Amino acid sequence: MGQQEVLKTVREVLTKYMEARQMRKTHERYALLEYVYNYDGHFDVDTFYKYLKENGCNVSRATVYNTLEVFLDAGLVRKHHFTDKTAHYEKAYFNKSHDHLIILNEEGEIDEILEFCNPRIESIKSDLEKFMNVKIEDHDLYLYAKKKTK
Amino acid sequence: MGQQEVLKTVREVLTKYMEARQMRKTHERYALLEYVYNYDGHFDVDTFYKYLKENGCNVSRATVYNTLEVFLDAGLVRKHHFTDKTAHYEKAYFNKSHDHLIILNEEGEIDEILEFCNPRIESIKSDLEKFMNVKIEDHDLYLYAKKKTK
DNA sequence: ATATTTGCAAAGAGTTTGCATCATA
DNA sequence: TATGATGCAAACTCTTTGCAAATAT
Repeated sequence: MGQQEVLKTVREVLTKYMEARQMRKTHERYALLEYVYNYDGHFDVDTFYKYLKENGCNVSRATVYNTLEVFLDAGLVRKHHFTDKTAHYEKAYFNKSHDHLIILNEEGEIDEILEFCNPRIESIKSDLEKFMNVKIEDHDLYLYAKKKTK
Repeated sequence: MGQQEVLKTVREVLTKYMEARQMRKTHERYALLEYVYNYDGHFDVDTFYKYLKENGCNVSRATVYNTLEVFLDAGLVRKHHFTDKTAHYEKAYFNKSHDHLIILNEEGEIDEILEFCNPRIESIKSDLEKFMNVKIEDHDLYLYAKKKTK
């Protein structure tokens, strides 16, 4: 699926979400949606805010925060808390659920975030659902690693 | 193993850690270690700070933060970022590595944190280590669930 | 027309830091 | 006694909020 089709679909998803809630379909929301879906990888709010500025999108920080929460609730982004401090976001639609291998440097700061999939996680989840009598909505698996200096 | 033995051992672990680094063996550090190891479950700094105050331990917030980082580096506590905001800690020594089932209420706030173990996670980790040529130091697996209202 | 959303700046929450004081080695 | 640790408050970072202005419905 091409990027234009992706954008078309996510715009429709957002439209339906907003209409169902009688929210206003503002330019900012559609604009940010495009920027999110053209952004490759994970980002924190500050990084994204600067990226917007650099690309001629003049929205306020408050709008970035608000809008990302709207997207989150609409299932259009995922939100992560890899370590302390800032939340990280990534586009979610057409982006298969995956887990994260977080490469830390010697100071324990994030160096790189790699994605992987492993079906075993799903069996862990279904085991737990049965055993604990809950409905598991979501999961986060973060593996923290250091590069082998071999 | 009884609680007195646990406390004895973790005090020794802390002592060795501090001696190896020529750190001062302060009353505060040993006191907080006891409070951590007598605390049942997960806690955030503010909760722990209040718990200390209520139990006649008058240390500053700064010391709580500093000391928990010392314990973290010494492997005596684990630190988690379940959701936004505050970090959560728990005692780590003699406390088998486990994963977390986070029960959310309808507002998406933490209602309860349950622990579980599942060996499959270890095989995911060893797969990844081989495949990505990294050394995985740690992992966090959080399952977010809602209670079945049946 | 009117009520939601935006933008800005100020407030909040959690954490870290600077500095004087204290106490371990 | 000399340096690391503590305690306090101020600073800092990330996020949320209040309010006036803008704008979608």
